[in-house]
Amino acid sequence: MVENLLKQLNTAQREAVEYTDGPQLVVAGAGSGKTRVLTYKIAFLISKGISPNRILALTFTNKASSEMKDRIDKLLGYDASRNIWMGTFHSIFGRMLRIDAEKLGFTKNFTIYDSADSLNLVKSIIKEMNLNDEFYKPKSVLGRISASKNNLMTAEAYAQNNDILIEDVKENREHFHTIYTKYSRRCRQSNVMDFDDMLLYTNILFKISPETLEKYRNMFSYILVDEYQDTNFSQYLIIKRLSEVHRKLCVVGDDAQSIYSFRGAKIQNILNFKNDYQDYQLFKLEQNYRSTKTIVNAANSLIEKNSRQIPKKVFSENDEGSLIRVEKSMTDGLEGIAVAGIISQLCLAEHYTHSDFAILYRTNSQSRIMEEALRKYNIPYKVFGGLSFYQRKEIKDIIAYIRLSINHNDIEAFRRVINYPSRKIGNTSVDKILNFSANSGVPVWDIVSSPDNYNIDINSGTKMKISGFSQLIQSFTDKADFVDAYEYITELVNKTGISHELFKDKSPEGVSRYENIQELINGVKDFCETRKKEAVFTGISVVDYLENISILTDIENEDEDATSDKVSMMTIHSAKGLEFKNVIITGAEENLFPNALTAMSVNDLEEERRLFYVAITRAMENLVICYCVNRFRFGSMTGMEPSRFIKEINPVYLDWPAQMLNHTPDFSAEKKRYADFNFQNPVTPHKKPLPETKPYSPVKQQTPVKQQKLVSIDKIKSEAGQTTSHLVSDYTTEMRIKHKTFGEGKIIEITENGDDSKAIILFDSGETKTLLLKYAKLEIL
DNA sequence: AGAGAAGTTCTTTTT
DNA sequence: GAACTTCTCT
Repeated sequence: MVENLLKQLNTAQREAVEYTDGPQLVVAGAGSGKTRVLTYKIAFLISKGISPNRILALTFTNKASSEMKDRIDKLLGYDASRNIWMGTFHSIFGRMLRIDAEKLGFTKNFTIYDSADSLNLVKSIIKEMNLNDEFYKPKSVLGRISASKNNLMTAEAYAQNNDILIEDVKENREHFHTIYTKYSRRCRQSNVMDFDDMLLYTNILFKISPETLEKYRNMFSYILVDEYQDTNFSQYLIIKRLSEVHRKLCVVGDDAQSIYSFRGAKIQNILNFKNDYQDYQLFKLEQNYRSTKTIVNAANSLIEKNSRQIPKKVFSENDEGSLIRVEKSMTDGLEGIAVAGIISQLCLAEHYTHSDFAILYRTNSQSRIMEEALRKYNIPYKVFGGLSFYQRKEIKDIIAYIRLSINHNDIEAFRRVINYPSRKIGNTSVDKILNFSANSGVPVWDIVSSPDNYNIDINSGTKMKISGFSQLIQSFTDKADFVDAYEYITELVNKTGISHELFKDKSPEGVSRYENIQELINGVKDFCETRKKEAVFTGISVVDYLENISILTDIENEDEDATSDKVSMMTIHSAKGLEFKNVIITGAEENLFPNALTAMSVNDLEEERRLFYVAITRAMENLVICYCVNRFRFGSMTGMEPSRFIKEINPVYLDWPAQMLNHTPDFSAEKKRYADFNFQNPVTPHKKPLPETKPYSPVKQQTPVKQQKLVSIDKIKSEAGQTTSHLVSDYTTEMRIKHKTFGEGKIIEITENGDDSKAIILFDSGETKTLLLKYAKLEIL
């Protein structure tokens, strides 16, 4: 068994797997079999008799850990992975924190704030402190709180550190420590942790409860860490403490692929490994098995431009492969079409399937225009990450209901759902409650459940509605332990009125929201069924469910992915660790990639370069780098320059007809075929230029005419059969109308949505307005 | 007081 | 073009 495992590895990999005597650092170049070493090593340990539940394996993403588990089970021939402590830092230590929550002053049912919740909390603190948001931008304040936590600087420690306080005064943020303190206190009062807290409190737990630390450090006889270059100080210290007894620690990473310093990741952790573990063994994996020689060499020629690196020479013994194609497009719309063309072409000429392709980009917002192009070409695709499933409004709403029913003090959840669906409890009332709570110390839930007991200036009708809401939530709370998650969520969706609210919205977005809810419910059903089947009964209540998903970022739909043949689309950050036969990097332009915000500092720029390196090294066979001359940003076309990173790649590896500077790829045939396709491109023949006559309207801005679903005129006409005056259905496109304030104009478009139908009207003043027909009181001329 | 329309501002990456 | 704020109508 053991020999069989080892036979499948090359010498360097095999040595790294076999060494089990002490701390080891595996520096693994891109594509050199890093994951392979980790999975084989775990399988190797288990087959040598180490019990799976004594192995701790930390990964960077949930996806990575579930993939690794699958591979381990396949290697060993049984489901050994179930008992390994394997997962992300957040999921593993979240589990530990729940067990010992009381030691930290939390209760076991604490809930977790995602980034949006954290940001809202910061915003409301800044607002109630009446601070100038010039100096206190919520995002950067939150970033500073996060950085402090990741460096184990608690709010108390921060407020006591004179050097820092003096610096804060100089930097015009003297109130930061107060915000931080309030933030921490609010989280604690709300029985809530944010992402950074999960790591911070793990460290605190180990410090204040030595017996807990003892328990775990004795328990884990082997610890493995993937993507070590992306760990922050907080994570680093957790690992250090846990590995101190057995000293069997294997960390794997690649300094050239460190791309998370914005999250506090310290490349020094990998560079300084030798200082912390002086008896460590270094293993280098330098042979890239993934990519062609061209791709590996091109990537090397780029990363050479960075200064700090662990010396290593990544090489490939694969074929030379074809040159890296650099594709220039005149606009981002045409870039999408070019990408679609390249994919179709390669599929046809070289018999690739769609799942052999990945489209990578720097920012999530770039996905939209790509999606439009692929849809037009009927190329199936799947967008990873982005506005992930759990970040969608309708899903967050339901999760917020669950959170609030489990943890009545979860304020951000409370704010989210108190008036959704509308209960006629507006912001004014909510603010009064929250302020009263903040000033009096009375928990928000006490006020909400019996508002009459407190002297708050809210009228009695509203107070009734508020206590009605509290009873609704309480009824779910009472149920949580007695029904399974599926029954719970079904009832929740119905009783809260969410189901009804979304069902009556028949717009495409509304329908998709309704479908998302259904998908969530199906997910809960799966969750219950899977858990029921598991040998060790693991709990199927909604509490178990919430625990399971609160740190997930996306729903895993494996059956679908396995059978369907789709192009993958994702940011480069989420592509880390993955590989594709063909990779298309889009938007390789200055100020986008490298990002405008990073062009200032050398460190940030080096990180962008590593990011580009990661992007290149995802490709196995073909790599295409795309850039645009013009891109639609801030609502207008902006001129762009090719990324410096393209120029930094040794040109012998590039197929870049840069001399044909004005060459536009010939997609005229496609353009004709898709003439109705709006890709926001000024060269598109059909798009009408906005009226030239009044380009600058000093009072009101022109709203660009949006491409919305047109309602067929026939349909409107047939519905207008019974002619009562001023019915919504009386209006048709092209109709001349008069509005009491805007004057005369012409209806350009009608979006039909029952009573909420809207019309886009071009007024004779040149202004375009979107008006709700039922209120617009238009006079038909 | 609440709801929704209109106007304004800012735009990175993720557990 | 989203997310926030201000304005306006009911």
